[in-house]
Amino acid sequence: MNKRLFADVIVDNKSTKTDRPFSYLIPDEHKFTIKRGMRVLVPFGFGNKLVEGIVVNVKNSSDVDISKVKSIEEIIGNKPILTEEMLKLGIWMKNKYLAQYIDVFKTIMPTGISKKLKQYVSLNNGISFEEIKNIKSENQKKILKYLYDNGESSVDILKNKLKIKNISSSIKALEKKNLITIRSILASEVKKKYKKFVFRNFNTFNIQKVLQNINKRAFKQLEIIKFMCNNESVALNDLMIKTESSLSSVKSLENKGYIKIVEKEIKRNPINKKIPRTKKLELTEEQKNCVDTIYKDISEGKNNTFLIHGVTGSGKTEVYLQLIEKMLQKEKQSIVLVPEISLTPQTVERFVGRFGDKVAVLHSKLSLGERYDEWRKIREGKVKIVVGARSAIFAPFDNLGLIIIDEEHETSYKSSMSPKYDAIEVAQKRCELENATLILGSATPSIETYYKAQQGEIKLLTLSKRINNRKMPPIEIIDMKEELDNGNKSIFSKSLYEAIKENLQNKKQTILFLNRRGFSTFISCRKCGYVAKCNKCDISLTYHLSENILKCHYCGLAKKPPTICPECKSKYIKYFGVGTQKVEEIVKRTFPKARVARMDVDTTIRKGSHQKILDKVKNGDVDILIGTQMISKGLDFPNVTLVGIIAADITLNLPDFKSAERTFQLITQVGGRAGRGETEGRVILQTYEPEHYSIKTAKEHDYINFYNKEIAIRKEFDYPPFVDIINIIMADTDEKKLYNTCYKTIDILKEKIGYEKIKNGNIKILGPHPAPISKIKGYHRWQVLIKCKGNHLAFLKKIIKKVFINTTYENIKVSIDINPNSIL
DNA sequence: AGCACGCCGACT
DNA sequence: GTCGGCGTGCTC
Repeated sequence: MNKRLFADVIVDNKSTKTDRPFSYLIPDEHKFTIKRGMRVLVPFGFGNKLVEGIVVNVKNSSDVDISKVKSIEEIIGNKPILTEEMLKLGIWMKNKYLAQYIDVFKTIMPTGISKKLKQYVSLNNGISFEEIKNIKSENQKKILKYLYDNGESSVDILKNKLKIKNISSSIKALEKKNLITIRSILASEVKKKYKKFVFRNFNTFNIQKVLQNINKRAFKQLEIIKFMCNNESVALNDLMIKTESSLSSVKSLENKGYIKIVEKEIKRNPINKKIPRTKKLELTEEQKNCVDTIYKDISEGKNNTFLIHGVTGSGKTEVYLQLIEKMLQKEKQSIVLVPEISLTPQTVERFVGRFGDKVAVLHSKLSLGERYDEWRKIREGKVKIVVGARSAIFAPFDNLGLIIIDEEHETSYKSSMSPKYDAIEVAQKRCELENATLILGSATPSIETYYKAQQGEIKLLTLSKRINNRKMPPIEIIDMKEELDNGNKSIFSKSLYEAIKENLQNKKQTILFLNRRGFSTFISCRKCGYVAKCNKCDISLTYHLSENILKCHYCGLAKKPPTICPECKSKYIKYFGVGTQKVEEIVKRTFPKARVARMDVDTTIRKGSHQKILDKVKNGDVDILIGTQMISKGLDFPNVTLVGIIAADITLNLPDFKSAERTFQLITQVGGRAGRGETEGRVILQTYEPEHYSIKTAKEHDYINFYNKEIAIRKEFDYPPFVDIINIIMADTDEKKLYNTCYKTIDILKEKIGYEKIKNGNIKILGPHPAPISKIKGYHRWQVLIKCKGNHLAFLKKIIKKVFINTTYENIKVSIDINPNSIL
């Protein structure tokens, strides 16, 4: 029986209004080949413009009237781009993060694989210049003239060159009048890379015969034949370099039939240097226990999630490596996530050194082509291990056994673009779908993760000893208020200044750390350390220079900055805002003979610049390295004996509930850079708040004590992990309209949630108020924060979806972030 | 988001 | 009449 089949297709159209499956008829010839997860080309909209789509369902009835249903035009590729598991994962992400289908799928698919429709237009035959002149419409005349002069052109070029608004309508009109022809081409952004290879095409036994047929004076050709006697095949480039010959010599030999030139696809390889292979290391008692416990769990098919809490230098990586090796023996694949900033050659080398070409690397500095090739290596099963940043969690393995997330507490695992996913949550879901095991590792686990471990949701493993029993570097805390009392107004305390000087004399290296993140600064009293805080939110107030007010980024409270300190009545109220650049300047002035390097986002934009700076430090060409978080991870320089933390308060006073946690993590990690060689290290930490628990516990290297203090505060003030936070930002160019719509929407939201739930504190709505960044690119931004207790989240999301997505009032832009990293 | 349709004013 | 501008509403 000839039954009709239909496909539900998610169309590549970035609009909340088309964010749903559309039914298409499957043509008979594709009935048996079509599968869920396949890419298709479908006609969409009035103009039946061909757009790309993803098949999410195949069924034998259509939801809508059959007369409306169009047919699928073409299937792209012969196997699904998204496996069944990845499709499920995508749909789960859509609901979890309230994102659009197409955004989710585009995140999962490799960048650059999607094809773009390019339109070219050309003048029809026999159109004369006279005819063009008689066209009344100015825009149409411009287009025709351009085509007359330049021949066929792409619509994009026309748009740029002629600057015509709504150019497509003019083009459509011209086509109707039969003056031009439109040609559409579907092109992929990334092309496969090909390389020419030369193959021997003669029998080496008949070499004499071959040589007879070559002119005695054709030295280069003889040279090539000699070379090809010893090599069956060689890259054309290499052949030309090695024999110092030109392409014409090679070509003439090809014409004679002695060699063949063949174009073969080669996969780009982002690892361009030879990395020596390394061997397994002997495990310590603790490490062995770790590997055994996890492996036993895997063998029993339990697939638990583990947290390895290991102090810096306790050898977590070796644990990962040996577990990966065990997975290889089981023919299972592994994904290793590391934070983008620590995805340095040093990290990559550890994995490539152990497993060689079984490893693929994915990070943001790869070119589109490199990324595409790495993706295909994974998909085709050519590699078994992926080391990469956040998005590597979507590596298309088909027999996944293990996911490792190192430095689990890092904020870069949460995406800042829609879908605003958390790689840890996605990893957990992926492990659940594909029966794999998840390992989180950190010296300073995030409060949320450690809480889960305490609750027994995650299994906790501890590595408390450093390899070789090396001591943790002692941390000296300098109270900068005292420095001020003693008349020292510089950014260096006396101790730090002396220590740097001493280090310079001893030819040892120094790292100076300053976290300059954030544009707005905070207000503090230099005499008593008072920091302006919001009394409702326990969050530092941010100083806004343009309006000269202090604002709370959580509840919107705003007040004038004090001119005298409310605590000690001193006049030393200051705003703080020293960045790494300023530090560099001061260091150069204070220590004119020192060789100084700075490493932050500004100095490492270019590919490889990161490595260049680190090489300089490694070679001893730098005495003092100044940097942001970028230098807090993975760096291992034995000659660095001093770490100076210029102002621990910068992170501490960020208007964010995670600021204490971040401070503890940063001090611990930056401090860990000191004393990695023979000489014992030293850490000097400058602060205006030496009594703060995150600083005191960091000094003692006491994570547990810090956790206990922090979790109590989170509980008292209703912060994660005790609530979920949803951050909604609405944006529009018209501020008045935005303001009105915001209030209107929030009223509807409150009504739908029900005043009952709001009253008893299960759902708290803060705002609306202007967002911390109140205007971006001409768009005014307003923000609503919702705090929601555990089991109400699903209910709340449903309502948010109804209110903010399905009914977008007045076409206002809405962005939703569930459990954001920070609300800045 | 794009795109067509439709209504309106300006200009031949 | 015809062209272009902009508001409205729909997309299998």
